[in-house]
Amino acid sequence: MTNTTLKLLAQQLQLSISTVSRALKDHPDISTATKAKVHALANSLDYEPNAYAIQLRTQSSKIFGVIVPAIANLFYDSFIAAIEEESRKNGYALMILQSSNNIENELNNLKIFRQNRVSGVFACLSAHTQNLEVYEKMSDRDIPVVFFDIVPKENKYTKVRMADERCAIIAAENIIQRGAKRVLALFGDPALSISLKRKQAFQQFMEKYAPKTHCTYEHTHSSLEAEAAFKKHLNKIQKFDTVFAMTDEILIGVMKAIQALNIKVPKEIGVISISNGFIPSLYHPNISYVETSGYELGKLAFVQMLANLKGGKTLSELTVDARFVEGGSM
Amino acid sequence: MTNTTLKLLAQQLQLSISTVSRALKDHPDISTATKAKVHALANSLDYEPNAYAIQLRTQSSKIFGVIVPAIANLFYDSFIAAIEEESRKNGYALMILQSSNNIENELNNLKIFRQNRVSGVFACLSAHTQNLEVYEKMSDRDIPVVFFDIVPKENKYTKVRMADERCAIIAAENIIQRGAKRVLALFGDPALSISLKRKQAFQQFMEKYAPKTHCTYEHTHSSLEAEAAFKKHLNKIQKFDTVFAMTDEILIGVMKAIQALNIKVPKEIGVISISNGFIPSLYHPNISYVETSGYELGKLAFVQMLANLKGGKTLSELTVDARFVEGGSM
DNA sequence: TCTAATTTCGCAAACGTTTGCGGTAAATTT
DNA sequence: AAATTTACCGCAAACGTTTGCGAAATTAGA
Repeated sequence: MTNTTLKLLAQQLQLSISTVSRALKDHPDISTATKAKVHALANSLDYEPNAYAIQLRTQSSKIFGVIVPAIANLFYDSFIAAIEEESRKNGYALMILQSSNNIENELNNLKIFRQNRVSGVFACLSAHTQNLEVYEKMSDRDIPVVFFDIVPKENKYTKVRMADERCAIIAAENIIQRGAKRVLALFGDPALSISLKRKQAFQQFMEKYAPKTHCTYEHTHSSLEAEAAFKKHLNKIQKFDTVFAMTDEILIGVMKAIQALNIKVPKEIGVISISNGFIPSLYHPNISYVETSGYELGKLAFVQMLANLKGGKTLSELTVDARFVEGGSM
Repeated sequence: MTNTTLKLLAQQLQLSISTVSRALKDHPDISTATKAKVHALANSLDYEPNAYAIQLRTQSSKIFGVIVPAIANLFYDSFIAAIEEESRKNGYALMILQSSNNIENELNNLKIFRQNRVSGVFACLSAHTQNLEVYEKMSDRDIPVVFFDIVPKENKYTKVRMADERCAIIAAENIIQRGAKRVLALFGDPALSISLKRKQAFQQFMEKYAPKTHCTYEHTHSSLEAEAAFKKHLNKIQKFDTVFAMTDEILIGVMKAIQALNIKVPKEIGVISISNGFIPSLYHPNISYVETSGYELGKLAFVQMLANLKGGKTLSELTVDARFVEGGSM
């Protein structure tokens, strides 16, 4: 079956294409009677406007591009879910591509976005992206880019991210409040700015407000490393009374170790992490965590995108605030 | 900056649009010299063909639509990751929409797909979709549909899914092999055919090959329900020596209960589940599970899509086989 | 040297919309 | 009854490609 077009409708109704087009979108020039007829036929013939013809004519695509390191990731998932919701409400669709933290993929994805003349792109930089030229190229084409989570340093970009330092500080606050004496603080890949930021903030805060508390810091790259690190440090003479996990990945490793060694939480050790909440809810007792909501971030990113689309440039860095969620692990 | 078009290139080179177009795609009609010139200018001006004009002209969009109940789901994630990989290799992009198990959303999403004239759609039915008319509408428009995971019963559709019965049977085999005497088997929403299929297969197999083993069956709709069900049954006089969780969600509930009651796995109770492997790896010891790989399913679905696109109709139901993955919980 | 084949390119239509502008007939005002 | 307004509607161009066909220019064949 061939697709119904305006032309077809026009022929069957003995009207011009323009009249049909206007009737379909309630243009005041068209009489109510004609509109009714047109709508009726359009419905019965299942008319669907051709998005490509529209875009060609109007030069706007109603599609957003999204680049994430990986789709299969709890944080990005919820981010995507959020902008998907908002997009649908606003008549946009999403084109989602993953970079797999690979710069070449990132470039390719952006190319696809350009060729599809997306209305805007949400981009999370892949881990080691240095060259932002490609993104400049998007801006040159008047395609707004909203960076999220992993964002460039320069101020000239629009970016939204979690309040990384705040997260770490909130965690530190709660650790101090617990009266911790010895804490093991596990952070992620030191090559990522987010790891460094969090560690710095955490460390400074602890040294300032709880100088007597003994902190051990370690960077790990995976759950396995985190698990190993935990076990290693626990075997020493001095035991820790609190452990802080900077990411879900790390928390997973820590919890495996804790289960393996049959350590009681929170009696023998307190656990706190930074997370969007899913992983912490998997354990008993639930792990207390500082919430970083990909969902919230997505909502915020979308607002920024819309602002960018309407009122020209809104260059700024917005952060979504963090909050402490009480589990039973502290 | 305005986008570079064929027309622009043609003007600058004093050539016709058609020549430029052909030169860009290595048409034999064009001389090598001209091709070189065209390519050079195209590069320096960052020419990107307008995908919309191409689609309008060629009537094919190089975009696949994907409908999943939720993006933020481990299984669908890996499915999406798989078809995204394949799509990119084959020059396609993905448009991903979530139905949130809501029929209205599902309809809306399909509409967007039609309007964007996608080349094909990968669809996972929302939980209670009965009316497949909409999907017929896609076929009427020669848009192939590959159903995955939750698929319609009728044979006339192309579908790929996990070998649901096999999964349950493999689980049953291992439970029998363990010498289980009393098992608690927890299944999902009985409104879903997948729950019934798995339960039926499981039950039949157990009754046939281990008639003396006492099995208790229960359906739950969430982690919380699963947790409650586990606790309820455990409080009775007779204790279970093995528990079977049909999904990750159920497993999560079960494990929370197990941690809360400080039950030793596998000494006091054996645990086995059906999963893609992530959740089972979160615990110590790792939970043994029957693997259902969304990734594998995605690969398979893509093959089906390609076949559908090329050789007309390939109506069939393919299943990806399951395998047992040994953790330490049995 | 003249015709025939070949190489290289341009013309123009088409894909399905949107929209400025102009036109006709009816309704309203003088 | 003539002049003006109003209500409806159609013409045609444009968006950026692709592609069948024909034409000019070049080369080969005799």
